Amino acid sequence: MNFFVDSHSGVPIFRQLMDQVKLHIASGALRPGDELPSIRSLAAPLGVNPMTISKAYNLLVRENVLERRPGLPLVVAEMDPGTLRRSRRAQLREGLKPMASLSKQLGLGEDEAVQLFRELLRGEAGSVSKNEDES
Amino acid sequence: MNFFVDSHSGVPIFRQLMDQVKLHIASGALRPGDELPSIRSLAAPLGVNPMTISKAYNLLVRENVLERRPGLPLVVAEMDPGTLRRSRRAQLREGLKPMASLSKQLGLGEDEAVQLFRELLRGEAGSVSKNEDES
DNA sequence: CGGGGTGTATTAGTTGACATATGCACTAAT
DNA sequence: ATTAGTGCATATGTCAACTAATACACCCCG
Repeated sequence: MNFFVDSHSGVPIFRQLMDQVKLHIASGALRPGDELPSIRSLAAPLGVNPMTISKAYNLLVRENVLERRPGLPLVVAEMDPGTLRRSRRAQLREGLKPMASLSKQLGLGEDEAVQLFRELLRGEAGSVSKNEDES
Repeated sequence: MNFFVDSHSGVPIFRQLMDQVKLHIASGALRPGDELPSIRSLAAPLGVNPMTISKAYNLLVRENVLERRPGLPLVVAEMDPGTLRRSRRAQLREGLKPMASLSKQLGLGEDEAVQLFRELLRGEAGSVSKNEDES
């Protein structure tokens, strides 16, 4: 149940936190009904403002990942596995959509694009190292 | 050889222009050696500042898409098809990389993710309508 | 050489995202 | 009722990205 934050990573703190909460849920470290660390107890050791934690939590509530109960700690929302899975797929789809149009625009064949994606999914170590352009 | 710009799309103007130039090259409307519309002749009808056009052109020069000749119009750079193709692939790769890590984080299987991507590449965009969350 | 064409370096202004500071409403236990 | 624990609404500060305005260096043509 550890949380980390890197202020110099370029990724907004609130987003780092959102991702980590989601990961802890995905990994089973946080299960539906579990209470989350309180905003202040999390903010103090991380050295960030409580409102930043609150923002992250709040966005997760909007995504139906967390549930709010006034005056009480936030808890992981109940989700049946089907809904959860569908939600995950939808999220990935949204991110993949612009890549699909880009691929078409670039004139790359479907198989080539898919093959590229599959490589990346396999732990994209270092098969390609000839990138000289594309800042 | 038409260019247009939408100031309210959220996408920076200079990026919209970069994409359109790349598309015109990909589609064959612009071929290596062709001169591009002058910055001012493009800026006037679009109603944007010439410097914005210049910024877009300049970034394309850094990507080796255009070539600069002081005092003269910019031209489409010469590129052998192999280099062009590699560049396109690299560009797609960069966009696909975060999607691959996302997919892993979400616990989706490789085949499932690939299948999803393939569907998107096939055009069919709107068959799923059960997206309740994910802002 | 002078005029009108190219692109560009430098500078400044505007906007929005991000993080913060303060104070409040709520709940539970004493 | 008091106290200490939740999370949250509002306003403020900060900083980087984007766009724009100005002035300049260069090239061609007459």
